[in-house]
Parts: sequence; structure tokens; C-alpha cells
Amino acid sequence: MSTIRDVAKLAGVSVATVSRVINQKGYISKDTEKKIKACMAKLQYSPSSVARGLAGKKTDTIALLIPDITNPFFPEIARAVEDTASSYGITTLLGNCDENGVKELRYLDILKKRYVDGIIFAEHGLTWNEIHGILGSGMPIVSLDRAALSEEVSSVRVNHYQGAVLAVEHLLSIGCRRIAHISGPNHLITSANRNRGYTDTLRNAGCFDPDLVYEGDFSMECGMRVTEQLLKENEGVDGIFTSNDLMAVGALKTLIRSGVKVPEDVALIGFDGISMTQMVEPEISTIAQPIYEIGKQAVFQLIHQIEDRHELPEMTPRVLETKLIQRATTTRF
Amino acid sequence: MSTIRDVAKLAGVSVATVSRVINQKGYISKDTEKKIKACMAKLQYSPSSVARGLAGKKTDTIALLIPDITNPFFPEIARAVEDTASSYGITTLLGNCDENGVKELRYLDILKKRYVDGIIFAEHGLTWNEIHGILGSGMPIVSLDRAALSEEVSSVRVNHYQGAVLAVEHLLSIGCRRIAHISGPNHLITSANRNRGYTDTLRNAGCFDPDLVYEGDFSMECGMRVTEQLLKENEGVDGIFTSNDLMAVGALKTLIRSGVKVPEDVALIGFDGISMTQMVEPEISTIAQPIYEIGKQAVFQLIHQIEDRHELPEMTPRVLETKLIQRATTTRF
DNA sequence: TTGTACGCGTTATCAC
DNA sequence: GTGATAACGCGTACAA
Repeated sequence: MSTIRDVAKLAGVSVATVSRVINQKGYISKDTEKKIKACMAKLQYSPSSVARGLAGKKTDTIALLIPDITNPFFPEIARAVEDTASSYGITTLLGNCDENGVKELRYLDILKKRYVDGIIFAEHGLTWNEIHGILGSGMPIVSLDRAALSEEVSSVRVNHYQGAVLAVEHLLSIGCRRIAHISGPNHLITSANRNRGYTDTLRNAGCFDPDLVYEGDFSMECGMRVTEQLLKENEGVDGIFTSNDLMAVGALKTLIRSGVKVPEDVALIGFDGISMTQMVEPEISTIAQPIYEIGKQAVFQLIHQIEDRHELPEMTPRVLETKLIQRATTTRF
Repeated sequence: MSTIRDVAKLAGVSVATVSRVINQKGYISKDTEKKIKACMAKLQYSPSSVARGLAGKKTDTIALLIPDITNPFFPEIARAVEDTASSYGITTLLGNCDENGVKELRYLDILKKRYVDGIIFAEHGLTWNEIHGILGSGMPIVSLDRAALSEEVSSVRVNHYQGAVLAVEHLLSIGCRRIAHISGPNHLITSANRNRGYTDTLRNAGCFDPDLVYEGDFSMECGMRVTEQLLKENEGVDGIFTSNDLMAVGALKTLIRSGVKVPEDVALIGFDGISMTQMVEPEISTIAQPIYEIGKQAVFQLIHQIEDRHELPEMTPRVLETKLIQRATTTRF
């Protein structure tokens, strides 16, 4: 492992000069630049990010904190974030918090010690105060909107309310009248918004029945369990809107097992747009979030906070729209 | 952000002393230790990992490089690795290589610059020489055995051959005779071993037919596509063994769509044991790898290479066994 | 255009 | 027991 000093020595110049060519800063004659580059190549020199971090307080590293890596939604986000970040030369540190406040806190502590340049929070149970308590202020943060941070935090938002409206209107349009909803945890903003969209739409249509609303936890198991319960407790349900796709997968499973025909007896639509909805049979209709775009925008916003020097593509609106994707579970003939 | 110097000043001691209490090294009087600890708390001091990395050449960071984060097998591995590592105070850097040699190289370069203490390779297309070319020697590496590194590299292996034998014997035992195989990419050792297990077992049973072997790429789409082809080109296939679960999910989908009864007409079994096999209906039988254990052992071995000081649980055998999990797709009545 | 020298926050080696 | 002080590898004013 050669250092900048080795390069300088070999090239017969000072470390400052070498540093300049590395960082493309200040004036350097073409000649010395060439010579130095040659020496760097010969020594296989590559600057130490650690030393750099210490000296410059900048590590070209961001962190992405997600609540559950086994929910495919988050790997898909992770992929987008990492892609985008790495196209700017930024490394992404991925932290899986397991829906666990303690782990979240632990991560925050680690990230601070590591001088990450910024953090993307995909979801968390922390208050803004707790975060500040650990991080202090000044750390760039972007929150993907499943989180419930304060308004001061920059975030990438999706119009969940509108998405839910789309879902329910779609179910209505194919003839459903008793439409059940398996919501996400009520304390999550996103989940609550989807719930509102559902409720409002059904109210307007004169079909709302509070008995048909069940609270879930976004897991597949829960989707199965609740659907079972739902079928037992209610007659004539002809449509189900689950607050995420994973629960839709679970619901579908229970429906099939119970001999319920999908979509003839019960139509089903999820939310998120993860690719797993296409892996089951029949394929599940869903309200797709622009997952890749969300990750991408999050990185853009974060970089924006970190520094203005990067020439970023124009900022697109912060509120992204969802899209109805109709598949077999809502296609009646 | 207070530094060790601030603490030293406040406590009226030298930085060396503070460093000693931080690292529990050398002698320190109980009194000063208490005082220093109090000061650290008061200043909310927390040592900089970056500075530490520079000074000590050790970052308490390992990296996990995976080929495809959207294949659920790897998030499950990632979770195990991260859990285990973090229980030893080690942070995990997760890199998604997208089955892309260039990205792999890029990651290696980054990791080296960052002084990671070691790397776990879940799969890759690099030769041992390429790796050495970037890393030089001396970097601890553990390879999860989908990779095809040389024998010098420490690795966590699963008995894929035996697993495939289990799968095929199981299919035979429920009455299948014309058993097809959708393999993984032939250049991957694991895939090749599973293929051998399949071939040998069927040969012994006198049922081997080379026409029933198709090469896949571990993706669900491929599972669908190949199954379609397989049904078209062959009569009387009554069992399918796919080299991983994702392809089994795809196969199941095609079977259902084609009106083939599973398992009555065609039985189906996968390999890996990812939880997605339980998300579809009917649930898919599989040869489960001890995924969590694999991740855990990988970390153990890596830490072992990094240093002997950590008191690790006794090393368990490197070759882990797979287990048949019988579910609906191979349960005939 | 290039070089000198100091600082970044810790660890570790010697002295005291 | 404790305290200076030299690394660690790099960035950067400030000089030259």
C-alpha cells in the first residue's frame, strides 16, 4: 500500500502537488501532471478514504437505514439509492434496523462516528429529538415518507392518499361494493394516509363500512391471518385493498386456500409495486410507487444538502405520483 | 463534536490517559477513570472511527458483496451477516454487484481505500488473480460457496451435491419418474454440483434423460420461460427440480397457468429455503440451506482471520448440511 | 506553478 | 499511573 508520499518521492515533487492532481485543484503543468499520473499508476496508488475523511471531514459516504430488509420493497429502494449514489462516486452504507428502535439509535451513533456525509431514513420509530440528541444538528437527512419526521426535514413523498383513492375507485369500477381494507400500522403516516384515501372514497360512494377495516403490520403472515379473520367475520366481501403488497400476497394465499375465486368472488389490490406481485399466480394488481425514482430523488436531495457543487439534474417535484397497475386479481370478464 | 482532547482538558489529564480508559488498556487509577468517564458523558464524547482507522489501521468494518439484492436469498444472508457482525461491534458494508464484474472491481477498490478489515464474497465473477490485483494479499476474505475461488480461500460451504440428491430422491419416492432439472448457470460451482447430484441420482435409478436438463440463470422469469419450453418439448414430465427457489416460483407459475396440476401431474421442488417459497400457493417444497447459519459462520471465519483475540464460539464444521422441507408441491395423497 | 508545514482525532511508544 | 509526542495519510493555507 503506497501512500501519497511515495508517489511524490518517485515523481520528484511534493505531496501537495500530487494532492492537486488527485483532486483536480489549483494549477499544475501538464508535464508534471503526466509524470505524477504515471507514478501513481506504477505504484498502484489509490488514496486512502480514511485519511481523506479525517483531513477533509468528508467521506463520500451516505447511509440508508431501512426497517426490514426481508420486505422486498426495501431492497428495491436500496438498489436505486446505491445505483444513484455510486454514479456520483458515493458509497452507500446499508443499515437494517429490524423495526427496532435500539438498533436505529445504535446505527445513528455508528454513522456519526464514521463521518457519513448524510443519511436516508426509510422508516423509523425515532422522534426528531432523539435523532438530534445523537447526531446533533447539521447532519443532512432525507426521510422517505414512511417515516414520520417533522416538517423541517427534507423528504421524498409519495401521494399515498391519492394512491389509495385510485385503488378503491378501481375496485368500485369493476363492480365491488363491499370492499375491505387491511391497513398498515396506524402510527405510520403513510399507512394512515392510505387508510384515509380508502375511507373517503368509499364514503363518497356510499359503501363505507367500518367493520371492514383491519389493522395489519405489513407482513405477509399478517395478510394471511387477517384475511382469514375477515372472511369469517363478514359476509359478501367482494374486494380487498391491502395497504402493501406483501399483505396482498398473504391475502391472496388465504383466498385461494379458502376456495374463494379471485377475482370473481373477491378482487384484490395491493400497494407498492414490488416485483413479487408478479411472481404469484394470479398476478396481483397494485398501486405502484415509483420505487426507483424515490430512491433516486432521495439521493439527489441528500447530495443537495451536502453540497451545491455537484451539478445535479434539476430537482423534480417532491411529491411523486402512484400508478394503478391492473393485473389478474382485478380483471373480471 | 468534542474530541479526545476536549475530554482530556476538561478532566485535567492527558489524551493518552483518556485513550487508555476508552480502550481499557494499561493501568489507570479508579479515580481518574471515573472522572474521565464523567467528562466523556458530559461532553457527549464519542471517539471518531475515522481517526481510529487512520491511527490503528483497523476499522471494525467488514464488507459483504452480493450479486443481486433483489434475489431474496441474499437479503436473508445479509441479515445474518449483519446481525452476527454487529454483535461483535462490527459494522457491515453491503455492496450489491448486480452480477456485474465491473462493479465488483469498483467495490474492491473502494473497500481497500476504506481499510475494511475483511470481505465476504457471496458470489462473483472474478478470478483470484483479479482480486489480488486490486487488494494485494493480506486482506481477509471468506467466500460463500456460490463463488468459485481457489482452495486457498476460506469459505463456508454447503453440500449442494447432497442437497440435490435429497431433492431427487424425494421426487422419486413420491412416484416421479420423468424428472426434469432447471439448473443454474453452469459456470457456478454450486449450480454444477447440484446438477451432478441430480444426474447421479437419476442415473442410479435408471431414469436419467439428458433432454430433461435445462440451463437457467436463477431468475424467476427464467423459471417461467424454461418451464414453458420444457412442457412443450417433452411428454410425461412428472417432476421438476429447480436449482433455486426463485426459479421454482417461476416454474410453479407457468404450471398453474398451463393448467397443470401441482403436485398431481407435476411435482416441484426448489433449492435454497427462502421464505418466498411459503408465500405462494401451493407452498413449494425445497432443499433448505441453513441460510442464517451460513452468514453467521462466514462472519466467524472472517473474524478469525482478522484476529484471534475475539473469543469466538468454537468453529463448527465448514460444510453445512441442507435439509429437505416437504410442502404442498410434493405432497400427493 | 510548486513546496512547506500544520491540522484532522486517535493510538502507541517511550519517558517520567 | 500518567504525560509528551510521533506516527497514520491526506488536504490546504501560505510562501516561495
